[in-house]
Amino acid sequence: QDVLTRWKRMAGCNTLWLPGTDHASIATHNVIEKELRAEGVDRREMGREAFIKRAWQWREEYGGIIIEQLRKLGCSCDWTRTRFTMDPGLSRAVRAVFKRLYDEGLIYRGTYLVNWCPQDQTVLSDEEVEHEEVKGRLWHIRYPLADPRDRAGGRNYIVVATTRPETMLGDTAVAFNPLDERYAPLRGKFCILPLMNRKIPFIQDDLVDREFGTGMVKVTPAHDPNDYEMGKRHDLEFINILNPDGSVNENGGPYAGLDRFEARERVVADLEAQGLIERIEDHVHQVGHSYRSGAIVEPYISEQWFVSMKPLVVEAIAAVEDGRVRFVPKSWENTYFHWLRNVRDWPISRQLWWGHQIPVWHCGDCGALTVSEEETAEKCEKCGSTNVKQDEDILDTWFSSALWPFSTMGWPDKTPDLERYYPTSVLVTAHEIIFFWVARMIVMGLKFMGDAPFRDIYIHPMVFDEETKKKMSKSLGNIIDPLEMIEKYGTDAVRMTLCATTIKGSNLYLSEERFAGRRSFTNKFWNSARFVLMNTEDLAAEDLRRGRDPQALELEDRWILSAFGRVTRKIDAALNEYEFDQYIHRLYHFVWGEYCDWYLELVKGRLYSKDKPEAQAAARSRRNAQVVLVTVLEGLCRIMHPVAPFVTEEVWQAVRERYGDGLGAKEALGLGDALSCESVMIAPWPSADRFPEDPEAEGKMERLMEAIGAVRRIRSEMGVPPSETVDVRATSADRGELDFLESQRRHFEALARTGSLVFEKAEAESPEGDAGGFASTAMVGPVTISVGLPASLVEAERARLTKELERLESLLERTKKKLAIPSFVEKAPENVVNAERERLNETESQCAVLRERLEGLG
RNA sequence: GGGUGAUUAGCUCAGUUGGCUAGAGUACCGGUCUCACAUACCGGGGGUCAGAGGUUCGAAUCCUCUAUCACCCACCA
Repeated sequence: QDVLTRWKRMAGCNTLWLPGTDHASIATHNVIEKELRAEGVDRREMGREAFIKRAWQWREEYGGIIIEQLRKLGCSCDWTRTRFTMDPGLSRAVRAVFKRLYDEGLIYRGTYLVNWCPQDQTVLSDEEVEHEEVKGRLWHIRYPLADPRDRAGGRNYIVVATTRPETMLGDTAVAFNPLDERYAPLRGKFCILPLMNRKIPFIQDDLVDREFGTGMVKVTPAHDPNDYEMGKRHDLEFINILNPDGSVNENGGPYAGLDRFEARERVVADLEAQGLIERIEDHVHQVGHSYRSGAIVEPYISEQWFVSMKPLVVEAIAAVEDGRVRFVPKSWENTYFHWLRNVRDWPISRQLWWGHQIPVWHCGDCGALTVSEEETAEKCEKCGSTNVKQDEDILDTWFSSALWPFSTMGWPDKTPDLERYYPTSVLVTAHEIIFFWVARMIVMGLKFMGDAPFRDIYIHPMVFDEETKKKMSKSLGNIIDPLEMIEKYGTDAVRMTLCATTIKGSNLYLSEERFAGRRSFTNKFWNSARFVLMNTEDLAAEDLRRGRDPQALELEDRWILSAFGRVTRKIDAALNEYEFDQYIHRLYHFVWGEYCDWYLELVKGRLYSKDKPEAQAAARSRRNAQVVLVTVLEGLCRIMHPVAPFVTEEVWQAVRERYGDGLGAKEALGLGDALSCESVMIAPWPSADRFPEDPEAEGKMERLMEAIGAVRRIRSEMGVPPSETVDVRATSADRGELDFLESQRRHFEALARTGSLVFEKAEAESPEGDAGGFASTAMVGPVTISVGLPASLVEAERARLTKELERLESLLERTKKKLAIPSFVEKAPENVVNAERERLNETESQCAVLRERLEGLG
């Protein structure tokens, strides 16, 4: 989020990153209750008002932590706009939305089978229930037939299987499939519910799978979703056997008062004593748990408030289908579609205290409901009675979160902020809340603003957590605390690490070494800046303003300017597509691999020549290098800034201090307009157009680097110590190429540590080295590089050449084979075939040269 | 039970529409305190692209199957 915000701000956009938090109703409730338990206080004794007061205190103390963490990360939010879902303005938006939906009939109240958390004693939406695989049991229980003369499979009992035996206390039927001929004789008959000694009917329902177990299912309409459906269809009695806290109620007969799990054990024990347990199997199945308390959720009948979702999601589906809203990566839209297309009504009431109390007042006189946008309703809308009482329940936290994009901007008032910042450009979030938050924000945005709240949804990957790690067979990195990493490696390093591993659509496995790597990078950049500043002390602002002298630009100057333009373009493209890893990798490679490793090394010669600037040309060349150094350093500060705001600001301020005042706003390099800004964070994003591609310079540099690399490789492989110089002879039939390399003589001397350096036109190579020695050779394009070495190393050279020859011969073999296939030559595109032919020729001649060299060694 | 994504170097991952000898960082090995940086510099080794088939002149890339892993969804008692 911060990379995007900083990047777009520099690019001239009016950016707003609005920070804030929600009130996390259930999670907070759990924390407070835990505290209260430790103090031996019951929240019901304490009362609603005192509890809420306590929750506010907790919120004052801890609610800001996440904001502090954002600040630590250097996030450039507009802190003055920090919002909380229970702020007065946002609460007003909640009531307004509730009332409008209620008036349209899209919010209703009803009694249904819902997910119930016995620990928090509240309803939960389907999304708030997490299904986890648990190893349980499947108990097979005998239910005697009511009429002793009845028979099923020759016995006067049937067998039902269940994973929750205690629910049998609420059984009001036993079901089998109407097509199941085995049980045809039982149609219209009854059985006796053991323990309760209740006579319950057999019913027939398609829902029953004949293949599963005995094909007989116990039906507990009040405590199972399927059974609930069957209960409705067959007009069965709904017997609720549980109290809100999960203990068995008075309908549970002798088991009343027992906790549900205790009851389970007792029921099983009693059945066993009566010989009614046929068998017990191990059974692995999915069990719903509360995503906040972790408690096992019970299907439970209760009266709740619901949002009718079907009519609301139509537009939300269309918005993504027609591209008004775009998921990045696109694949997440499947998750979104699947949920919306199968969405069920949303239970929005919660039997808790911390949150938005439902804005409905019940009339004590006429029973009518009054829904109010105001904080309180004084009297009944229908009869005018002042004997009204607000609904006890509160709203699901996600109800207010769904309004965030407009409730934070002053809605329902028509504010300038709404006008300016709605809809937003991008939402950055995790996939786990696509249902909870993303989809519902789109639904509400479309409904109340007539427009989706954001154009792009960037779904970032998630760091693997402890739980997941435990489940993995092999260890995949450690759990990392970002604040600890900030302490150890610096904020910029942490930011870069996170971005570099932010690969689309996958999870993050972090290890501490990765942070260390980015710290090194930050350090590298810092040191390169020190180098530049140290070596440009005598560069006057006046010189910088005059800019670089195109006539005196050296190859490396042209190359690094072109490369800077290239990396800027690549970074623009990457950020446009939310490819944060690409952003970091491009930066890294440019800064370390090109700017530091090559450019800084290449200009040292010119910089250090300041004591002898006798020639005017040399002075000019030196000043050019300095101008380019400052130009690129300053530009780097800008393109690195979104991810590394701290080190870039520090460096940039140093540059500004030196040159800021001396430069005019229209300075030719584009530096002036930037340096007139107070901070790099508001400096303009560099325009790549100012750094046009220079293919000639890039091509030449590539060849130069290869040639220098060839000498270095020979040195290293032949064990020449870095302190010693080597004599080098470059030969080629290509006069132009030789001239080019010769023009770069000083670079060979500095970077390859060469002694005598000869460039010589030659058709054939001259194998002799210096007197008493020999030459080790390498080929770089049309040029042969020969490094003079003492005779003692001749065996090492032979081994080196033999190995190289083997490699080339195998390549030659493969190329020949390929070209020998007629269909390849016929069908492959011409350029591909030509490339192969060229390679064949080149490899062949290289092999020939190598063989000659080997023979030359004797 | 359905769906999605993955499987490439010891580790973490790149690899656009099939086409040079499959890359990076890190780890590893060898050599260096060379005046920005040892959090560094120079050089190097390391991969049957999960497996098997297929399409193609040509496959890490496209298709099928298999194996393993992860995640999401689902009312099988």
